Amino acid sequence: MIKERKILQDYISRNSMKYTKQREVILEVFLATEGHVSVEELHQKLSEVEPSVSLATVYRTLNLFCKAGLAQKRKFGEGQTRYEHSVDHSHHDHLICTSCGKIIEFENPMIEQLQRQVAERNDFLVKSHRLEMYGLCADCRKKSASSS
Amino acid sequence: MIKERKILQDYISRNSMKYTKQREVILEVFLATEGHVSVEELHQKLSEVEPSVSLATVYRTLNLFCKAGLAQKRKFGEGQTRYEHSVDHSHHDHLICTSCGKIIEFENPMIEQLQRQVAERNDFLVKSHRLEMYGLCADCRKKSASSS
DNA sequence: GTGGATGCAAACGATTTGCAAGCAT
DNA sequence: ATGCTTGCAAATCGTTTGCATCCAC
Repeated sequence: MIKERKILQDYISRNSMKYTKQREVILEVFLATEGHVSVEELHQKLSEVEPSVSLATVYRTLNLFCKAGLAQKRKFGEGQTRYEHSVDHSHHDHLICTSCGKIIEFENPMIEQLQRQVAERNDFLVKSHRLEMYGLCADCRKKSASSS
Repeated sequence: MIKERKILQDYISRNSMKYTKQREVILEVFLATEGHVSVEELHQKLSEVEPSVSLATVYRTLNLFCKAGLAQKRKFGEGQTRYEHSVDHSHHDHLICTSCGKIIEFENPMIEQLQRQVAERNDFLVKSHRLEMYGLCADCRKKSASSS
């Protein structure tokens, strides 16, 4: 918990920015949130703690977190951008349930290996990649099976 | 070339829609376009042939093409949606050059196989998936190497 | 002639930005 | 005090939609 605050404070002073109340509270709420939050959702949760924080500030602050290495932007299928923690969070890909919205993370070194191979064959230098599978999670499969 | 028109006409009559001049010309330009077009780009090209076609109609028509099975929507990293041909075009994934915007397609059955395995392990039913690698293509690698 | 299609402009949702006021340093 | 930050509202971008008109059937 303290580690992330340190990272943020470091980044902030390194860039002659200011450590404000808003940044503090947004960081807290962000860290307390599991998984992949949208700006809207975070602003929602935030409003229970500190209702005066504006949406614009949440946008600005999440972008700051990305630059500081605390968060990572992810754009899934449709709609809004989501942010996930990036401290102590190694690379992974996602299974996304199109019914309930659940996001399952996974890692697969074999796939990564094959990706590198494909890139090499195309004389392509990979900087980042994304692998997402969309479909139904176990729970939703059960539900749709029982309703039929 | 004729095949796609047939598919469109079929879809249109099956759904008691109308085969208009606009749909005809948009289809032609779309088919004559390689790779992954954005609506804006298509509208641009279109304006050289038939300047009166509105952006809104291009949007509406590309969505129609998707429903008819002629095109497929793809949302890459940022910005706008792109559309690719889907007739005689089997499943594939993409390498996207972040410098010049080039998009290279590839297929890799081994990766698909491993993906299926991951899904299974998570008791997840995959409906669709996407794999994209972002980086520098061969040409842009050369350029950046020579400029340094 | 009738209902679907079009062009236009307005509406949209997500995100960004300009600006005057506010607060951390 | 200085200047980075904030909240607000307006602006932006890509896309969709309402509506009067138009055209394929």
